[in-house]
Amino acid sequence: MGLTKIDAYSSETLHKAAIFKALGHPARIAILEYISKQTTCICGEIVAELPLSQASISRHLSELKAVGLIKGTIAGTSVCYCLNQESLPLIIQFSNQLHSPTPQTCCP
Amino acid sequence: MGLTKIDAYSSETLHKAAIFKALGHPARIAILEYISKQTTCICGEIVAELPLSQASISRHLSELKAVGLIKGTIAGTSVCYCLNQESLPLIIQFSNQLHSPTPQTCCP
DNA sequence: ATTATTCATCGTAATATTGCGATATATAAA
DNA sequence: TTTATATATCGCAATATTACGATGAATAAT
Repeated sequence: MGLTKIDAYSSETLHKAAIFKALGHPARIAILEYISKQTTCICGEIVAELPLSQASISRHLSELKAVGLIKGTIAGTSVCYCLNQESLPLIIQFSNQLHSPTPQTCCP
Repeated sequence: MGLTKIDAYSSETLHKAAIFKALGHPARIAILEYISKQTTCICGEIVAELPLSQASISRHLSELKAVGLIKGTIAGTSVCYCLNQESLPLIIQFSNQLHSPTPQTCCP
C-alpha cells in the first residue's frame, strides 16, 4: 500500500521518525555535513558540491527545513541556510534512550 | 525518478543514511523503543503491540537487522531479537559532528 | 506422523520518494 | 525598465516503500 498508518503512533514517535527520515538520504547527510563545516551559513553552493540539479537540492533543503534540522533566511537574491542546533539533542536523546548499561545475554 | 544516485556519495555517507533511513519509520521507532524497554530480548510480541500484520512486523525487523540496529537469534520456534548496542555510537557521533560550539550569527 | 506455532518470504496493490526540466518569483544590477 | 542571478515550485517519469494475505519452512507438541 505504501501508506504508513500514522494514527497508530504517538506524536512523539511520529516526530522522531520524521527527523530520522529526513536524515535517511545521502544527499541530505552530505548537505548537513557541508553546512556544519562552514563557520558561517551557506546558500546555494551546494549545487556545485553535489551532482544534483538545483531543483533537487532545493527540494532536499526544504525537507531538512520542514523537520527543523536547518533554518533559512533570505539574504538578497540568495538564501542563507544554517543548522538548527536545537534539533540535535533529540537525536542524542533517542540514542541514549535505547542504550542499556546492562549488557543483554541473548543474541551473541 | 525515485532513484538515489548512490555512486555520488562516500560509503560512509551512504552508511549513515542507511541507518537513519531505517530509523525513519514510526513502526521501527516503536519496535526499537519496545525492545529497549525489555531487560531481556523479545520475540514476536511486537505483533500484539502494534497494529500491523505479522508479515509487516517481520519486514520491519529485517530492515532493522539489515543495517545492524538489532540482532536476532532463533530460539526454538520463535526468534529472539535484541538491540545491537554497538550501532548506537554512530548516531551520537553524527549528531556531535554536526554540533558547533560557536553559535552562528545568521538565521535568527 | 500429524498438527500447531512462530517467523520469513513472495506477490500484489497502493502510495511515496527521487530527480529533473521547465517555469515562476523575487531581488540585484545595468 | 530591462536583464541577470538565485531559489522555489510544478509536473512528469521512474523507482522505492508500505502493508497484507497467502504460502513456505522449521521447530515443538501431541
